[in-house]
Amino acid sequence: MTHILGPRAARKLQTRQALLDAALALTEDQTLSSVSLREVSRAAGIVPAGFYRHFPDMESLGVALVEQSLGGLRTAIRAVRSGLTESDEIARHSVRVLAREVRAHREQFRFIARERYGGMSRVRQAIREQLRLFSDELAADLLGGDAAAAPVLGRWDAEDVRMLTDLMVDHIMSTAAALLDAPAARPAMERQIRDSASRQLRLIIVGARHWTGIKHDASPIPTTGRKDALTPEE
Amino acid sequence: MTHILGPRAARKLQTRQALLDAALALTEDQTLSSVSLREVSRAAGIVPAGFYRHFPDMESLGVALVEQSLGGLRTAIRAVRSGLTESDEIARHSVRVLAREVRAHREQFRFIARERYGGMSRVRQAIREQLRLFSDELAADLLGGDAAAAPVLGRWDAEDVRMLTDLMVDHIMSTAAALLDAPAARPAMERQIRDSASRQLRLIIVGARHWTGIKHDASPIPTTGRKDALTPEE
DNA sequence: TGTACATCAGTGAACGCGCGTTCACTGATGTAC
DNA sequence: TGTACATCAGTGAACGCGCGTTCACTGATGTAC
Repeated sequence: MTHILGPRAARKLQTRQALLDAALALTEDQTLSSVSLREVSRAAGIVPAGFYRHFPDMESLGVALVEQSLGGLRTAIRAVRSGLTESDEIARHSVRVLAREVRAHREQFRFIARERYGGMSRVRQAIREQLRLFSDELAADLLGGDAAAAPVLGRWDAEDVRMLTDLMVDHIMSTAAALLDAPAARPAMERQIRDSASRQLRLIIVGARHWTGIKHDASPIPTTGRKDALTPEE
Repeated sequence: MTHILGPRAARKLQTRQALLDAALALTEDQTLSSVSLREVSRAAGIVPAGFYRHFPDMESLGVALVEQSLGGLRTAIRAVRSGLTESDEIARHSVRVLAREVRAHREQFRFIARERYGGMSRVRQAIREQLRLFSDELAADLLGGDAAAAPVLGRWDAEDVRMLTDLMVDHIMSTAAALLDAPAARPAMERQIRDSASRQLRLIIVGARHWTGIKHDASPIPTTGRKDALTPEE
């Protein structure tokens, strides 16, 4: 079934990849939508008209780039995720792994952070879909046989599990964005971001440990009458 | 001290505001950096050269727009924040208020969500500063005399308080962005986003109620040796 | 294997267009006396 | 109050430039026989 590519097809793929790489590099400090088709073609070493042999427009290239980038980050995020079950210092460890992965895939994380809310609509949609897949994978992992979390989460609503994994994925992306914004020249700032992110993740885990689900009554739950926010229950 | 403006200065301010309004409207479905100086000027009813009487370039207009937009959202977010102490159904109520505010200030929320990670660097920086101010205000509120949360948070690290309020501000912005992406034609989707956001905020609050701080030892904390993530402690 | 034709990735030139910026200007408003 | 001059928000024309897209093309690779 594996059809070996002829020289022509192989070179075409190479050029396509050059276009994707060029686009990723050019979005270092601007949105994809403000990178021109001509810039990308130039950087990839072809003439502007040649671009159309690969993509009908820049937005389509963007969608392809999302899929390739987030595909590549699958491993990165899986690494972070595995941290969730490996250690007692879960949060700190996970954030450490995330920081390492962000350093190793800087351009991809930057691209996704940039385009997630700021990009063209099909690009945003592609990112949303991919992140939903991550959230699903994370849920499957936490519920799966291996994970020590399974006994707890196993008793949860499907919707509660999803909201937890969504929150974690969001937290991963926010933390990545914050790490990317820290100037390389200021390691102290990076340490502080990591410290804060660790605490936040730890708080989320504490919240999950003590989660009790939500009543779905239409009417308000009868209360003790105390109007307090964070007051402990004891 | 309040100097009444002459007709000239008043009209200048009016034009400046027209430029800001035009920019906000034009970023409905594109980044500010892909809106042209000529488009904004046209929409504001002046000739392109006139733009320079107000701003040296589009990036500076962006910074001004951040300040004005997030200034306006101060009230919106304060409303959300006050929800945190008013009700026993804290989370649900806060998210309801947020959804209302997002509907009332759609353009501003959209602009901030777009530019927060995707915008020009000075614009991103301006947003970061403003959100830090929000986080400070929220911390002051939670610690302040009125808030029922004060007795709990009063015993926290300054850094723990900051990480909590940062997490809440992040959650507000993520939720706002999600609400903005839900098509107006699909109220069911909006309800689902609100439901999920409520659960997440509730989880954060549960986490805060059970928060115990973090040891700052350089060496790893001795553990029971159990390799579990979300397993309850009992 | 050799030949004749088809395919198609990349070329190079051309197009009309909107862009940011400059400049000298106009005329209403502001200021000094 | 009236006059003479200064200020300056907005004008209108002009500039050179990079843009996206089109088109007929070339020549290496692929395919059928």
